[in-house]
Formats: sequence, structure tokens, C-alpha cells
Amino acid sequence: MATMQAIPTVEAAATRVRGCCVPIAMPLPPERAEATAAVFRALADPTRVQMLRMLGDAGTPICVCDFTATFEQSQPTISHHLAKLRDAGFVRSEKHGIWAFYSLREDMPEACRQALSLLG
Amino acid sequence: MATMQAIPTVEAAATRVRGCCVPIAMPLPPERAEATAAVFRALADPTRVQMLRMLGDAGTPICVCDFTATFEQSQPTISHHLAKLRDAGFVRSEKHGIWAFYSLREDMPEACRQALSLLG
DNA sequence: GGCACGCATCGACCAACGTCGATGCCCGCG
DNA sequence: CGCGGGCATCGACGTTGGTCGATGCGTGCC
Repeated sequence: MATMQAIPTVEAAATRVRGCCVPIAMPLPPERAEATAAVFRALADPTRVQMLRMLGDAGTPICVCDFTATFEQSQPTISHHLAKLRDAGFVRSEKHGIWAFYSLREDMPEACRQALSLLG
Repeated sequence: MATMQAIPTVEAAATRVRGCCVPIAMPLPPERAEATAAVFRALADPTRVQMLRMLGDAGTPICVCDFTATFEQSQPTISHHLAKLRDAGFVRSEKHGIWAFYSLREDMPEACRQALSLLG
């Protein structure tokens, strides 16, 4: 079945002899490629991956102080990661008195929602 | 249905008065979170996003010289991006004479395969 | 056998990122 | 009204990542 794999390769190599270095049409408009990369960039850190999984598992907003108690990182760093997730469109924050709670955005961008589904 | 959303928030805030700063159990083992982040890190660049889409659309191996002719980046930079995709498990390379062809790995890691499906 | 070509690797540079301590702001409480 | 606590912001630092020019390696061709 997989023996068909090698054929187009050699085929292509032969074709190259007179058709090399041909520019390829961009599959995505530049802004779209950048936006897609930005979503992935927000997930390119293990701490943020864990945070999103926690929010998904909990189903309820989570207090920043709980995150601070969970990870072995400083409070500013925790705030930094949460801000990244918020800027990327994954979460929103609401303040209740002294505390700030973060939760998954129910109106999350579609790209974020799909990426979320394959965390882990 | 979604009206239940606001309740646990205030509820949680009230609970916090005596249950604050409680560590959360890690949803993922650290290595797994790091591995997941690594996959996303490979996709955290618009050029690499375009490259993977091109490989998926083409269905056949693509020559490095074509990538070089496509993007407005130097040849070493193109090589660099392709190496990142190869190290992450997305693509493989084979040389035919002078040319090097890259193609999507048919035995791609599951995490990569899933991530590929939501490119764009 | 030397030459030209395609590609990978190297070294350097700058920007972006993760991390921290210090600081400032806002809220609830005495 | 001042005080303490939770969180965001700021400034600084080291590390990583994207980019390039220069170089090296292997291959096909004259």
C-alpha cells in the first residue's frame, strides 16, 4: 500500500530537471498565517498548557492565587502567562473583591476552541 | 443552558473567603505538558505554517529550492525552518541527486497529526 | 578531475520570550 | 482613614528563536 509513496518522489525529481525552483502559491493569506501562528505561540509553553487544562477540567473560574500556589513560579510570572492566554483569546478575567478569577471564554475564537481540544 | 455560567463564579468567590490559595492537581505530567508545548512551538511561526499547508495541499514531496523561490527569506533560513519541522516530527527529508525533498511523515506522531488538521 | 550547483551547518546579530524583584493600584477591613 | 493583602505593571536579566552572510559538503556534469 505504502509502496506508492516512493514513486511520486522520483517522478518529481525527474521533472525537476527542467522545472526547478518554481514558486509555490501561498495557501494562506499572510495575516491568516500569522494569526494561526499566534494561537500556537500562546500554547507553546508548558505552564500555559497546564493552566488551560485546569480551566477546562474545573469548568469554573479559577483564582489567580490558586495558580500561584500551584506552580513553582513567582506571582508576576503567573500573571504574565494568564495575560498571554487572555490576549490570545482563550480566557477572560473578572475581579471579585480582592481576587481575580480566570475562566475559558465561552465566546472563544474558533481557532482557539479547536486548538484547545487537543491539549495533552 | 448557559445561564449556569455566572453562578459558580460568585459562588466560588464566596467560597474563597475561607479556602483561598489551594494548589491544583497537575492535569498533565510535566514531560507531557512540555511535549505538547513543543509541538505547538514548531507551529508558532507563519512561515512554517505555510510550509506545512503547502506539503498537505501538494500531497507530494516538495524541493527545498521551490521553498526558497517561494518565500522572501534566505536559503539558510528556509533550511532552518524545515529542520524545525523535521525535529518536531512533522516532515521527513530525502535527497535525490542535488536536490532535497521534504514531505509529510506518513508515520507522524499523533499529536502532530491532530495539530496539522487545524492549520488555517 | 575540476567546476558549478543545491543544501546543511556555523557564527553572529537582534528581537522576542520567560523569569524575577520591586513597585503601584485597588479593594475590604478594623 | 489608614493598613494589609491580592494582583497587575514595570524594569532588568538571561535565554531562546529568527534571520543573515560565509563556509563546507556532496553530487552531477563537462
